[in-house]
Amino acid sequence: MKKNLIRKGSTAMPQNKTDIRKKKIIDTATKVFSQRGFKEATISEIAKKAKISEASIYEYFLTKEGLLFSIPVDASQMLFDTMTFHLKLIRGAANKLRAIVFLFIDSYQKNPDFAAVLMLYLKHNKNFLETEGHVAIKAGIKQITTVIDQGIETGEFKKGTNPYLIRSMILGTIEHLVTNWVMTGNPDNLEELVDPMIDVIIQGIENTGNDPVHWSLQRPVKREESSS
Amino acid sequence: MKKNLIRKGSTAMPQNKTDIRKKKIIDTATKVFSQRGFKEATISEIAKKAKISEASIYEYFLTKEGLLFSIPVDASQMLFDTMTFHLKLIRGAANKLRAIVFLFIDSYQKNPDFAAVLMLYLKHNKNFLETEGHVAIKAGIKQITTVIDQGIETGEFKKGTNPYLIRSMILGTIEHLVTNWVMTGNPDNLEELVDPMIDVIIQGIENTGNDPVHWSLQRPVKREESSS
Amino acid sequence: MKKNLIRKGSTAMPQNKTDIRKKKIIDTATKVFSQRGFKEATISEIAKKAKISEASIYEYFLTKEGLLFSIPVDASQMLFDTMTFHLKLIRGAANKLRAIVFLFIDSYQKNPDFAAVLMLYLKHNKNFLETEGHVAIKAGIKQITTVIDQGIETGEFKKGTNPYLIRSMILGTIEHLVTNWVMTGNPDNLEELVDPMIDVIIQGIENTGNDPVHWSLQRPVKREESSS
Amino acid sequence: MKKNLIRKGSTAMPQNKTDIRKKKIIDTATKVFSQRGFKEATISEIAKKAKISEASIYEYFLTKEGLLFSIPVDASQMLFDTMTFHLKLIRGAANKLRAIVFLFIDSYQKNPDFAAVLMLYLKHNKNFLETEGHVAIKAGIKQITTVIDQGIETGEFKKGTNPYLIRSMILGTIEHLVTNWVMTGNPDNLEELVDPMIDVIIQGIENTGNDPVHWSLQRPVKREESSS
DNA sequence: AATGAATGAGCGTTCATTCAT
DNA sequence: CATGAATGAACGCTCATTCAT
Repeated sequence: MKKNLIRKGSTAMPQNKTDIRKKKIIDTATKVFSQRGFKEATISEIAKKAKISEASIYEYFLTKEGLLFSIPVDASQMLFDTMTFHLKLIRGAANKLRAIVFLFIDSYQKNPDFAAVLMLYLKHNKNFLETEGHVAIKAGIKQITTVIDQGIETGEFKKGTNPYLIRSMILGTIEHLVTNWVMTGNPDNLEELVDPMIDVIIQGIENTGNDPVHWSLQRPVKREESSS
Repeated sequence: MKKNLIRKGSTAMPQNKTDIRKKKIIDTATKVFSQRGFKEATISEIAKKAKISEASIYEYFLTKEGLLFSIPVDASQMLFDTMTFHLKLIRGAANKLRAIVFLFIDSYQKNPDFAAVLMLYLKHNKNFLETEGHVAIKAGIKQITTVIDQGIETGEFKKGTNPYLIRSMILGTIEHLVTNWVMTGNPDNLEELVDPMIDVIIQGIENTGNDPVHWSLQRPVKREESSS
Repeated sequence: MKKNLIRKGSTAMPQNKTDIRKKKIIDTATKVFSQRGFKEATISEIAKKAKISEASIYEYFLTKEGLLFSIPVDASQMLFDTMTFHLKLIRGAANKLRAIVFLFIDSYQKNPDFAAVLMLYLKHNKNFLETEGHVAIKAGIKQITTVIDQGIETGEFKKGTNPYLIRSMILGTIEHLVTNWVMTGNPDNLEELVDPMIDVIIQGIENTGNDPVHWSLQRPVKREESSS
Repeated sequence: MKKNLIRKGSTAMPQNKTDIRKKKIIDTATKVFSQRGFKEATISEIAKKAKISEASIYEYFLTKEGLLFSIPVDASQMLFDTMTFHLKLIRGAANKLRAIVFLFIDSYQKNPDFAAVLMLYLKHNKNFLETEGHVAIKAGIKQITTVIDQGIETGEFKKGTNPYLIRSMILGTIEHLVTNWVMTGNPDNLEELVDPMIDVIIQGIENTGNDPVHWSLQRPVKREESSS
């Protein structure tokens, strides 16, 4: 359905002149999109700042949106690789989740412009769903689900845990925090929130052996006590 | 600082012809923005569908973006009022949180176009931060913090609970779920997820009287240091 | 198949401001296209010379090509009407053909820019075939065929006369002469050629009662005398 | 004045690698120009289809228009040679004219792409007038005038015959028929029309010895004056 | 001789917005 | 109050052409 919007090879480890130019375009575009917004940014401005002609940008990317969509491709791939590597060294689903969240947050915090582009212009763009960049991102996200599934299987997490919900809570929280962070000019240290956040999640899903939900509306008897 | 991008009075309960026309514009715009995207949508299209001249739209709203920003004003006010009303009837911070989340989700689920506009075009727009609509939304969000603070005060929630983090987790999860929901064409029933989600959060912050971090195998003691 | 490329009504007898503006655009475009060529001409230039904004041109015409295609609409209609009127007054197919050719040539000679646009940019444009302007032109051309058919029917022209061929000869000659005329800067008086041209055609198709073709290769006997 | 837009030698009988490549470019360009139109066709497309780099095309032709103008050079030369050869074998101006028309039509019918390029993109291009290709074409056309002149001189054609008009009629008819033929996708057999067409012309100009204008009712005597 | 890579120069088209009525 | 008409201001994209190798 969707044509490939990127023209030439990867920029992960740019070796030749072509890849170096391509990377320069992507890096410049990331900055410009982040600072001025995707629609407000112009190819002309990116070209000027990258010291490359506008026409050359169209040599590498078929459209302005194609350029936008190519931004996360390599970054996400690298994050995925890093994640895969680290997860091998960690035991326990809980600790793995913590590592994943930390790596996500750390990656965004180290690349605020990339984080801004991802949170503000990619995550809410329907066209992005069909692109290579999104596939790369999905691979990273998939790791969360996998770890949760493993946690349930090993009995570390409760049997009734809904992996989709937990993944959504983790991703949603990250997205919310990072979005706030990029929209308000990056004042906070996001990494401080990783542990408390994971703590909450884990306590909510860890297998304690006894019925954890003694306060819910559905079990009115026990509820009355704990409710104020 | 807070620019006034709306020209004439409220549309909550349109009485006169002006308010009716204004409401028609907002409703049409909500639909059009939701279906076609903010930038892709044109004033001309909205005018045509609302059977009102383009020039008239500019009688009511100063700019296209002003029209966008006016969309959540009344809806958010109404949600806030409903919330306030319901919260009076509920005891216990946990139950109040559950009610808040339910009301948010319910409101979005009943107005998919509004939800789409909010999640896709307002929540990530820096200019929106300074508007009346955002104030209305913040009022609703403030309720979450208030309830969490109350929960901590009454001892229902753990003392060390970070209200900002918990609020971010709640909002982030809602935003993530609703965004997915609007981007994939509203297939799921979101309300089913309210209880499990709140359950996880509450278990993570409820005051049980004992050390909450009994699940970490790798750093049973060192935890306190590494978490910052 | 083809969308209507013209936006607003006729310019034949411009009454209101809109029609006057539209006519001004068409007249200016005719001049500019004629002098600079269709592809070389720019909307900007037409707008400047017509003292109308570029955007306004797009109010009246959907595309640059649509503007081109709208040039012959009214002119051809008027020519058709004139032709119809005159033909009523003339007896004899031969004389009618002469009148038609004269009116064509006269119309082109009086509007060299229009003639140039028609001959150089419309007659050879495949997209033009599906437009309103082409329909108007075809109506004029149809008259030729009709008159020839009548001539054959009344016995004024030979029975075996191929109307399509004769029409092609008439049109082809006109087109060739007018094209040369516009390409070389309109030096000649084309009307002088109308009579000789029609004379040749008529002599070739008039019904003389005896076999006219005594010289052709196919009848070698008689041929030898007249050849060389 | 006559700019040389071609860089290297003839392609009539390509011997060396250079000429073979050049011919391949011209043949491909003819096809592409014919199918997509001159302006719509791109050098890139021609290069791709000819399996030759764009830069190489510019080794052989100075500009895109120069490439277009070089298309008829060899073809017209060959047609001229063929024509010259055949005319030597034919007696009689009428038969020579027939042969010329037949050779023109036959040549176009056998090379529809070339015919299309000639009729649609060369014949109406003012810049083409100054080129080598046009000179070659003019040589062929000159033959028509020469034959007509000879016919008048030998008394085969009427004394008052206007050679320019007759040539225009012949060329115009051919152009009109071929243009229609290429624009409508080459459905007809054009050769069938050669004889009838020449018959009409010849009858219109052949010397019969008596007053030719016995058919005109309106101006039975005045004819001689009004004809140029 | 041949080409991959780079670009200068341009243009059609879109729309939010204004204004006269 | 309502609107039809007009436009200013941009911008993405294309491609013929050049140049270094």
